[in-house]
Amino acid sequence: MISNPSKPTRRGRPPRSQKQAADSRERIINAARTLFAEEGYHGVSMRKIAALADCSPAALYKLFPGKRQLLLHIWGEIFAELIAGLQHCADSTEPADRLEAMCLTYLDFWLSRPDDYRAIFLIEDQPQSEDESYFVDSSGIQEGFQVLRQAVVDAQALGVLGDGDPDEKQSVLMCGMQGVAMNLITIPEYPWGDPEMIKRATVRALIAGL
Amino acid sequence: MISNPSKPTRRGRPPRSQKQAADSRERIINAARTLFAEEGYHGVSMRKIAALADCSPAALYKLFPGKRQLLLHIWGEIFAELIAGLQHCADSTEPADRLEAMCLTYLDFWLSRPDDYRAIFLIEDQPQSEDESYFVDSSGIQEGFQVLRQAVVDAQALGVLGDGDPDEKQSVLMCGMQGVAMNLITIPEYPWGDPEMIKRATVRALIAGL
DNA sequence: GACTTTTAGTGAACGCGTTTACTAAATTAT
DNA sequence: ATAATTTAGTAAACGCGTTCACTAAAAGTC
Repeated sequence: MISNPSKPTRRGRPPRSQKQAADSRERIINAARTLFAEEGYHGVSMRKIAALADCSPAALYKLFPGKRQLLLHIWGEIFAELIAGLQHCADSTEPADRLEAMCLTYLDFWLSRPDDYRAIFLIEDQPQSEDESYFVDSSGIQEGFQVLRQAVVDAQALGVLGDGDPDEKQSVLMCGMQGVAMNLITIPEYPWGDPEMIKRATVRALIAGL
Repeated sequence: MISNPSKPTRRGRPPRSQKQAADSRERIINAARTLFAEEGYHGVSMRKIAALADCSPAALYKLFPGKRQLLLHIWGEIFAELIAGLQHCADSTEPADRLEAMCLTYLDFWLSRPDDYRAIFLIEDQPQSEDESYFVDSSGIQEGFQVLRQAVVDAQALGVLGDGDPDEKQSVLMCGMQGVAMNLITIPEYPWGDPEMIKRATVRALIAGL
């Protein structure tokens, strides 16, 4: 028995249209954005978002699987800023210095926004329901980092970087930078030394050693 | 008016002796350790610890300023294991390979214990009262990492590492390794590539570039 | 003994993220 | 109309970390 797909007669109350659902999602995300901007990460709570969006806390869970998945949309905007900064850097530097400049730009971005860094990286993105995807899968981050990959390829062509898989070199670079940002931001009490020094020394060592 | 220091007559109920307080602390830490071992980080709650230590949740806050400061004692033991592993590595490798071997040992340690890594690094250590010190200040971690610093100095003497401030080079190494551990453990869904590759490539690049 | 001061420890509460049981609404089938 | 079915949305609850107001206990002072 094959039902007619043009009018799948279903019993029961119909679900809200995709547009309606998207509107609700956006209203909630806007509420969250306001709170996030006004009171920082710890000022955002599901109850406050619900109050600002004029619904019950439980209603949020009809549209988002949890607080983190809700806030991911805000963090997506932050990543977009980062990518834009990298793109600008790629467009305004000499090829020979480009990769190093982009790495320093990347680090300066997070070091100048430690609260955003903490909010994004210090809480894990674990999709609890199997139909929800990871942030990195759904946010276009990987596509955005193409600009960094291109800088790696260009650096290889110029002999700044050794030969080998550019993806591998990009991963190593991103790990190294993640470590600098992480240590300087979340363990500032450890005697790492001058942040400017550790930043430059790490980037230079990675580029020289790759 | 100078009071007699040998018998400073103080009104009011005397505080518990240091030994008594230490005993209570240990009883509580043992309860926490049991829960941590049996149910993992998320299985530990102040209420459960209190129930197992046979006191009220609020009583815990008389001896520890918070959950994190309570659990730091358990994490101190984990760090001791790490330091012991590094020491063993330093004692059993050829000087020329020692630094690289120790870095890989460091990384393997955390990569084989992702839950411990998350518990320790993904929650920030912010002393909320000014008389409480940071974990890194009070746990002997910095002293423990002397073994890594010595390996850096030895590597410099052997020409494996360039000249320059060994503390600076140690910081860069630790940042790089932190980034690898962080990315592989907390963002496993990103296409970093083979963990073994990224581990070795990062350590080699850092040592070659320093 | 009565009073004051200091500490130990508790019970109740706050706000949190999240889940559950439920009611109301909107549709088709009879 | 009535019943059945499906969805939207909520009120109440759970366990969490933490705080606060309070009581009980133990000491010195009068």
